[in-house]
Amino acid sequence: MMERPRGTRDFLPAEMARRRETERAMRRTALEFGYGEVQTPTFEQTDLFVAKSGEAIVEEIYVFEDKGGRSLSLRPELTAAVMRLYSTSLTHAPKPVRVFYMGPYFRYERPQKGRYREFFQFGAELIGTPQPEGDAEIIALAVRSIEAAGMEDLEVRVGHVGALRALLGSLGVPAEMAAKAFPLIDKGDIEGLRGLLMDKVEYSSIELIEDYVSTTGDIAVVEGAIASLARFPEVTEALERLKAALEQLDAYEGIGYEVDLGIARGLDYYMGVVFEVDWQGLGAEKQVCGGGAYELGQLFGLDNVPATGFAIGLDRVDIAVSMSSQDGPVREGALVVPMDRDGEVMHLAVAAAEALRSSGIRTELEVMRRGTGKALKGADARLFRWAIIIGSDEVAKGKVAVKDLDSGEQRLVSLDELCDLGI
RNA sequence: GCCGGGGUGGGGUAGCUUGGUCAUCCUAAGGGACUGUGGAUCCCUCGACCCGGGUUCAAAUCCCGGUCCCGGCCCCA
Repeated sequence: MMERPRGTRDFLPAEMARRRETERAMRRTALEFGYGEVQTPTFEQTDLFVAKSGEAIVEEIYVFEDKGGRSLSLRPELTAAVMRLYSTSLTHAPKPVRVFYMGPYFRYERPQKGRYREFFQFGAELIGTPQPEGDAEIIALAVRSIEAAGMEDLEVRVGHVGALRALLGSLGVPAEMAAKAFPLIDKGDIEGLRGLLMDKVEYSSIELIEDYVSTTGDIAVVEGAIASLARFPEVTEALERLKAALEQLDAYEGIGYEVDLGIARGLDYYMGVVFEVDWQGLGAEKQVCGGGAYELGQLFGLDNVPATGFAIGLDRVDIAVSMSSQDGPVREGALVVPMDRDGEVMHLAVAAAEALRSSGIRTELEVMRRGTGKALKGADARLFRWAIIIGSDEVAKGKVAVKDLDSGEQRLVSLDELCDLGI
């Protein structure tokens, strides 16, 4: 038997309905915030991703050569393509530019729960404003979108990689070593961090760094850090920016967050305020969203294009939604049951089905030529709300029999009256 | 890429340690008892040992390889 490729999934109607509902909620949220949807190719020139993330990215993505000998790759993320889109088509659009996107992405990694080789993301980018209001808006949009999908108990952590980078630089950590330190910090591996910095950095500096990256709390810890790190103006400048963004974020009702100065994010194009959203029910792959301010304009020959954005893992959101929602079965829709296959009966049945559909009622036509008993039993099991029964009697009267499967009541109505059912 | 656990009809499972009856049961699906009225009951039908080697008289069961899924690393969303 032919199996699906590793890390891919089929989505059955019930799952697809749930996923579409999530997408609909997020799309609506983004539109309400004034963001416009964009779509870019599913595959791009490999160089685009290499330019953004470095040569090592090739190990993690689906790379292939097309018949013209071009090296192409299935997109592993969308930020690079959006910046290209911006640089080619939106540089002269009114600022800021607000765009969002939704679709499939691909990574060659070991699949796990909430982690697939073909996965789906919803993301947004705010391009053109250097102000903290922008940072706050992007965080708010991310949280509002996830909440709109029905998730609760989100854990939002906000930090600033620019401040972290400046601190390491100010304490004499070489850039090369800082690059190795970032993943350790992001993971919270203090032991590993200490081992890395041991013989290159003074002990007091290591203590300072450990203390800094372990700092969590409310906005007061940012103020505290600003006060205690006054001798590093580059660091405090970045922290002032974080503080301003948080103050702005506080204006959004009900968005709780925790400051976490140890957020490093894996990718080195992040420059400013960064944030992550976790949901504990997901186990090892608990992060549902990541984002922050970045600088990618130079890849496309543009200087100083401030941008901030996020990506939400829709597969993880869907897992969370399916775990928490347990709506009871709802009767809805109609099944039209022709009693015999006489031409007039069949025609009236189709006409009834069409009338119901035109008034927005999900309507199926019984096409198995089943007996009434079986048909009604099936209609009940499949949770239809109405059965429309049509035989020669109905044809003779020019009406159809409508049975409410909830109450068991049945009455004869004309096709015109059928449309009132949906109310 | 690494470590560990798994894979039996569409879904859920018994059997596997101690190889050997037509591979168990539930459910779903199709049909019938019921030729114009549902949730019940009964009957029938359909349908599986992940793939490939090996050991053996005999493999779902033991061994090896592969593959896919799950949990944890790595990495990341």
